[in-house]
Amino acid sequence: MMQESGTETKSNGSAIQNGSSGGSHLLECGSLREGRSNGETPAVDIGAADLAHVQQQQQQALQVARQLLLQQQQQQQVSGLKSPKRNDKQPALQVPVSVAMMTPQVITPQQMQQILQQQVLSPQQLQVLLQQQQALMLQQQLQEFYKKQQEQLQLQLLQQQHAGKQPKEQQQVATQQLAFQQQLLQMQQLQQQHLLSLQRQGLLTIQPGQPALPLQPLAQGMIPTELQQLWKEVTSAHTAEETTGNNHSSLDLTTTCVSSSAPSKTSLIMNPHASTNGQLSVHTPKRESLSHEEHPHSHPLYGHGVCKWPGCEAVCEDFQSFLKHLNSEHALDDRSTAQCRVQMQVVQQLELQLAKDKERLQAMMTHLHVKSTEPKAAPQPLNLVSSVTLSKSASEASPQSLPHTPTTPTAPLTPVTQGPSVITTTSMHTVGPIRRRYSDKYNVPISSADIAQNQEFYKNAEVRPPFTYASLIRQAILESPEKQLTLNEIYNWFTRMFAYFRRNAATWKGAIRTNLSLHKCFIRVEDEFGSFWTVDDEEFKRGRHIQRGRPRKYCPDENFDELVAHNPSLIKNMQSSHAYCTPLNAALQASIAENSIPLYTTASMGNPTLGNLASAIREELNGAMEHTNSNESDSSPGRSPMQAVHPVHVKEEPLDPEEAEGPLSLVTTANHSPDFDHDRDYEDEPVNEDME
DNA sequence: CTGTCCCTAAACATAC
DNA sequence: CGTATGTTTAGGGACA
Repeated sequence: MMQESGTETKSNGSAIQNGSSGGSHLLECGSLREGRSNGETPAVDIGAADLAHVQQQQQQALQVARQLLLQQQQQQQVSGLKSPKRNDKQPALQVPVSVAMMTPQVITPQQMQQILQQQVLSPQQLQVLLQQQQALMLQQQLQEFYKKQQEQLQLQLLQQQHAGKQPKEQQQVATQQLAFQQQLLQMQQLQQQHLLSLQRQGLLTIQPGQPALPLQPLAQGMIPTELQQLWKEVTSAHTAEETTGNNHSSLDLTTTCVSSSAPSKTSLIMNPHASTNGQLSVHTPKRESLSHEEHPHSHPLYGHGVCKWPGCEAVCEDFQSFLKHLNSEHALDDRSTAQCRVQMQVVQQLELQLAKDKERLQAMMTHLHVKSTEPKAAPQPLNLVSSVTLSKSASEASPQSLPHTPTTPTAPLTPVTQGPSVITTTSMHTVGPIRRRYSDKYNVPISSADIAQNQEFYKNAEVRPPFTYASLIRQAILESPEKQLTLNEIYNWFTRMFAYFRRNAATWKGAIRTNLSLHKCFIRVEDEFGSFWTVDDEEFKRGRHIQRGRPRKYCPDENFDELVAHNPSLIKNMQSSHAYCTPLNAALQASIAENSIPLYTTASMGNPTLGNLASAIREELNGAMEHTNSNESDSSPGRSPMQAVHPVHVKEEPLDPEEAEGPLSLVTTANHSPDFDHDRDYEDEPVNEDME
């Protein structure tokens, strides 16, 4: 393979320019910052404005609903009416999203741009949330109506029973009930859709489909090129719209991008049509119904052959049977309504959460703006972790995510600088947002997807990647064709992939070495050409470190005595598996599974080649060592079998934790013997650290 | 307050 | 001897 090492090592020299700042973080001295004059947190404005609109629409929708109810009553009197069709209902129930996305004031392209870049939630997400809100309110009101209606019906029923014309009237009543039932059903569907979308995009934010590949179906965000394209369109259309006072440009943008970015599989109800005609679709509810008619077999309560009614999960082979099931099992009864209520509460909770997060977002943005921390020239990384732990990242002063992986950070921003920007355009590249050292906790569990996703961003923006060294090293290794890298190649990867490391050569190399040594997952392999590093992904997931407290190879004798004496206490330092990466991985995988979204990068993650390699090596060692060690714990021979088996040296980790106990650390001292040059044969594996 | 996790720095070892 | 690489420890900050 190619060795770039020679050239790269020289590049250190260039980094020296910054080296003087010692231990302090270079990021903190971000000298050039921009305060953009027009960055007035537009994203939040939307929310407020939308609420007003939503309310309006609600009322309108309410009226429609009323009319419907009246109609039904009339029809009921005329004849026993069949179950009301969806198309009749849906218009009333689903208010066009586009309306919700409209803001009362004209949004300049710049603002829009900012919205797009600063939003933690993608435009789609916002829309979804808004929709959800609408649906919720509608639902509540409709339910009230329904209640009243039911009471009336019962009254009627009673009267009619007394009057003695039961059969017919009952039938009619039943029909009416059915109508309502359908109506409720619609609402629930709507709600389910919102919930789904919300969970998928808003809360989970795992975005497994997000890798910078176009194949992801989620309308999660925009591909930069699309964004630019849209941006152009919008800006060109802007003037015209301004004159007409038409402020739906932003909504057009978002909706367009939905339709343009591959047929969305999600149940987003945003109407893709609105973008094309550009009309104010305030009162064009028919559109929504299309979404159902276009996909007659897609039903928010139906997926993967399973009824998705909360707590149901009944298997329905086809759509028809599902519908049957729906009508029979989830008919309008106490149970269903109760479940519906529960669901409503869930939604309300989510809403609450949303409100809080919105608040936070606003605070963040305000904060950043005040501090003149530029909203960033380069696009913000879409950090999965930060999305998940949004609340926390908030305090970290930045990771607002951009909908999608950026490719050309500066390009879409150029227009922005035309505005009354305080800072010159040229400074954009060097913008270093004030960022304190990132907090580690929520940065840890990254996936390859995360890194890959934001590759372009970190390549260009001198921002410290919010990933641990271990994660990055792993990524570097996994990305390599052979799944193995020399130390120098790892260095190179860091400098290649992260602008930050290009400039801040001071400490990270040492950190890399430390991490390589420290983490169990990194396996050093030696061959005749030198040594390289591989990663054991399983071990990585376990996140374990090599035992601390292990006597150093060169530890003085007195230390050794102490070590022997305090052996148990030494073990205490063992970093027992904190599985810090598992929760998120689990979530990620769950999300992937649920959405059946191909995750491009995971392919490389679970790379069998490497895993096999590493584990094969380990297994071999394991077997070999097990024999030697369990029998004769100390003394040199422990190593010979391995060499017999393989011509490589491997960082022999405590291959089998079960066996070796504390006292084995005695072996360590054997390292002083000339027999050992590199290898560590000690097996002072702690007690049951593995068990978790 | 404590434990955990990660980062950073440093000491030390070894090979070239 | 200097440098690259590797190992280990100590201590600090952030967080739960």
